[in-house]
Amino acid sequence: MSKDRPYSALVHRLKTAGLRPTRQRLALAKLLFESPGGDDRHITAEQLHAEALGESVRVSLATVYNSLHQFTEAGLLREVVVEPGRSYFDTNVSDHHHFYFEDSGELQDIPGEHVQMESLPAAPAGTRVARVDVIIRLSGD
Amino acid sequence: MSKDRPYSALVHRLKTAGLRPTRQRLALAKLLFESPGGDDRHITAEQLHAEALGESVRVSLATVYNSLHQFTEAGLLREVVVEPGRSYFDTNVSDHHHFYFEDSGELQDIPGEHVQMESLPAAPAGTRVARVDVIIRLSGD
DNA sequence: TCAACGAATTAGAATAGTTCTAATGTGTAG
DNA sequence: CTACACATTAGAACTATTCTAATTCGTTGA
Repeated sequence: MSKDRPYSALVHRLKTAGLRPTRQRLALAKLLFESPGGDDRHITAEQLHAEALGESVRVSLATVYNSLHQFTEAGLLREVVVEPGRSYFDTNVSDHHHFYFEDSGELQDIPGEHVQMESLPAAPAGTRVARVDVIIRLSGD
Repeated sequence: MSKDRPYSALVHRLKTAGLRPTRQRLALAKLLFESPGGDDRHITAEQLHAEALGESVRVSLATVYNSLHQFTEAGLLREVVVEPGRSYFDTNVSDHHHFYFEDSGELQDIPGEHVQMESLPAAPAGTRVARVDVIIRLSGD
């Protein structure tokens, strides 16, 4: 407890997650969580990388991947796979599901109350449910 | 209507789907639908290719991909994406969902009655629901 | 039966997304 | 301030998939 003055919420968030708040991780976290709509973003690694470069944040693609995975492991993000070779990271980690627009490739949260499982089958012996993914795939009318 | 004698169910199935029953497509369809457990197989393109080669069926990987996609479009198969770079083709096209064993990478059908949506949200204007995917991800106890 | 045409197959190159490697740089505990 | 573990990097490598252009095959009609 010494120089904790410019101790932003992001720094705290990273430290709490056991991640050193490096320049790159802070910049990426800022883009992810402090953009408008930051509690409901769906972004790919490439998109985030492009966004960072656009903001003149020097960061390699490898670091973007590393950080996204670390954030995901730490529970700060959630990964949603919609197609082979297209996986999104969602800043909303609460219990909710997704609309996937097959035509545009966009992903959208469904407010949590709207979809509920009527009865989850029991997990087979020796396993536990890590997550339940529900994706409602939409195509043009 | 001339020489329709050795007109196997598979040939019929392909023709009905608008696909010419070529040697390769027939061989792949046979592996997919007439193996033990053929109404509940989960297989990747690479696996099917290997299986075909193992049975001395000469077929290229490109054709395996083509056929799998054509079968899927025709409603004979269903594609299930579980991880970036891992997508399965399911011979069970009825309405049902999946267990995914994260440790082994295996996919397993959940009997249809066991999971039901309590209330599906309405599809946004101008779209229709193409499919609802539910994947229950399991990890070691 | 066979010619001819469109459709299917092929090997291999190309692409996309992601991970790896080994060298360099950085945050932090003491 | 130093030292060391951890993080970052460019670029190569890897995996899954798609594309390309040449070849082969299935079907239709005479």
